[in-house]
Amino acid sequence: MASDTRTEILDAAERLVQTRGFNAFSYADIASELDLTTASLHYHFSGKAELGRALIERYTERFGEALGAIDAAGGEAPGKLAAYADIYASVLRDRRMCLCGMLAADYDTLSDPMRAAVVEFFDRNEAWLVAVLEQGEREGSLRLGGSAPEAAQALVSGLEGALLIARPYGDVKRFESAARRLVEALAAQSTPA
Amino acid sequence: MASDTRTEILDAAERLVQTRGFNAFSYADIASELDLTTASLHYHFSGKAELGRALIERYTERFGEALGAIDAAGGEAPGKLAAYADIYASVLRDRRMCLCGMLAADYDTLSDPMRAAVVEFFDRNEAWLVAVLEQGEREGSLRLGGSAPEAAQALVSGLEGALLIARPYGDVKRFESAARRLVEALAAQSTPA
DNA sequence: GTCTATAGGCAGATAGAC
DNA sequence: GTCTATCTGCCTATAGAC
Repeated sequence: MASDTRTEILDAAERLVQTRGFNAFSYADIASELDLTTASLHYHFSGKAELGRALIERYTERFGEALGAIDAAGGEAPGKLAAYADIYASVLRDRRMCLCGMLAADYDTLSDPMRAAVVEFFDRNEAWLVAVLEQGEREGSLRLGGSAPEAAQALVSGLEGALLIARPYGDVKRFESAARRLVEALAAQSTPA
Repeated sequence: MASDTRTEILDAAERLVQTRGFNAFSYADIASELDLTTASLHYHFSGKAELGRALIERYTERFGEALGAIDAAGGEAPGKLAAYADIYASVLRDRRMCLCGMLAADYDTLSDPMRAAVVEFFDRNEAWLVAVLEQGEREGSLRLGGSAPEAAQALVSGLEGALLIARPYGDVKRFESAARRLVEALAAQSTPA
């Protein structure tokens, strides 16, 4: 069972990475926030790279649970895509960037385990989207311009970029507008009833 | 007249920011690369924030020149959009992220002058794109799903995101595929002759 | 599990000689 | 313009007491 402190460290580190980037926060930032010492942090995580790896692992797991919840709710593909985009919007409402989008920017400076975990996050996102897009084609609710994997890649790219650019403008509506546009353009809804 | 050393400093710093991010390079990195001391760098730029501001200023200027060259070459809107996307592709071929896309990730940690310069970069990009998209509608070469400003925002977001995600995969084709897809979806070409 | 204390290095920056 | 020398502060990390 993970200690409560471990979870609190992950929570604080996660927020710091999502707002400032991996190279712009320190153990001291987390320690002061939790009223601990940096030495105590090393008891829970051997180093910053290991903390970062654990961060991605937890984030990917939670993201997967959110995707599973969308699947469990059922419904047609267009609704699932809207729910997917809203996961991103909820991150921005918290004034954050996607953890792995931020780490994609920091990619050149990351340890090998962190790099592999970042790529795996995107792979899983795209795999889930491919399934939804193929569902949409089967049920006739979506028209794709090309292959489902290509559309999935463009969707993830577009949504991550919309998050990235919306943050300097501090404007959630800007994201929502771009996201709606991207989803509708890349996976056009067949005119519903 | 700017000294040659000043230009060399900007070149080295630019590459470092585009590959590692603003908080993951140091004056020492630049100094060792140019066989200078960090003290000498302070003669040319008062501090890291001022160096960063100068970096964005030059980058925005150069980007503007590239956009002017596209306009000067003339042609219809679809060709201009393809040329625009190829500017991004050329950045990635150099294994870099867009300077301002990277700084958008670092945004929370930037000085006010740097923040303002980053936003201005995106504003100028979008203004140029709006003009191209409106040209396309006028000449009948493009069909937009909605307003030109919204499409322009989605295009910039999409291309920046495609750069961001392509870098971890080290795959230029991945960017090119997503970029083509984004451009075609957000600004559909009216079936040409 | 958390602490004190500290190591060893690197950060950005400055004074003043040349 | 570039240097040497140096400052102050922060960084990650470790040893060892409690």
